[in-house]
Amino acid sequence: MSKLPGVMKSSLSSITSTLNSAEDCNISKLTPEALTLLADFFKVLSEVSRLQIICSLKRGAKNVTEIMQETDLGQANVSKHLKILTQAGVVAREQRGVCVYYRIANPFLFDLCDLVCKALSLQVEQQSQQVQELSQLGQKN
Amino acid sequence: MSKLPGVMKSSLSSITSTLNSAEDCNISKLTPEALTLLADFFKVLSEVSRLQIICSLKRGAKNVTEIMQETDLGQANVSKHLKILTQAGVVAREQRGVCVYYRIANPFLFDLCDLVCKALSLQVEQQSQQVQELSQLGQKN
DNA sequence: AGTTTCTAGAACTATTTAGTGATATAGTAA
DNA sequence: TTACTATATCACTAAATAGTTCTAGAAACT
Repeated sequence: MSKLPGVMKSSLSSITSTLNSAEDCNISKLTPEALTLLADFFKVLSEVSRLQIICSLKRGAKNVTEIMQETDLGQANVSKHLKILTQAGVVAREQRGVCVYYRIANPFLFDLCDLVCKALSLQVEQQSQQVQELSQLGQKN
Repeated sequence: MSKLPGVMKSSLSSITSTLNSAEDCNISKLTPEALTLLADFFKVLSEVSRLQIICSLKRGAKNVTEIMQETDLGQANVSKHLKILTQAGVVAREQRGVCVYYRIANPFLFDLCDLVCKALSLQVEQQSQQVQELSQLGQKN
């Protein structure tokens, strides 16, 4: 998992130069450590519980208790996932009195998920068409 | 992991309707099973070895042996990862004689990775700026 | 036929991690 | 102070999985 201390430790400049900010961000030119950063980011989004939390935060900041109620996850579990999301820079933490409110740190996340959703739905549609064609073939023979 | 049989089994129509193809692909409206599809997709991309394989395929189709040589992964390991990537629809399989060639099934993948890379590099840059500011504060006191 | 090469799969180990219950800590109110 | 609420963390279990070794099968060549 992408722990911030680890990121800081391993010489930020070398990473920024290979994960090169704006243009020329070609994945085939990435160093192994940049690939690890990329994999860690995807890993953060690869759990249903964390996606549920992200969804529940889409409509605004929430504290842990509210997230628990909306997602039906246990308290310790929610706290653990929120820690992972925070360390990854996906959500931001803000303490207000006893409560701790979390919010999406970067709206880019939603664009990303929407993009992937569209690609996946296209893929599923194509598969279902192929299944239909196969079943029609089966009826002919 | 997104096994194709599982996808087919669980009533494609209900998934396509919630993972709704084109517009209105709002993540906060996704059903649990659609969230699972999304999480499974990210999980496929969350391993460095698989990203390495994807990178090595960017410059064209390759067989298993070539991928092994380019990635320094073991043969059984490469085959296993390729199976996962194939089942997820990320790569396509084509047999030519004894060799089996794999290629990226959907170039959308590269756009996706580039997008995430840019976001990550921005994030890392911001972190490094904050670190600099903190260290300057430390020198003043 | 036998031999070699290429790929896939089975069985296994070691590591990671999601979830849970108990506990710790901090703010708030009586 | 005491009690209560909200969050974080620790310790643990169970499940998933990356990597490895060995084996099986299929194509090509002698």
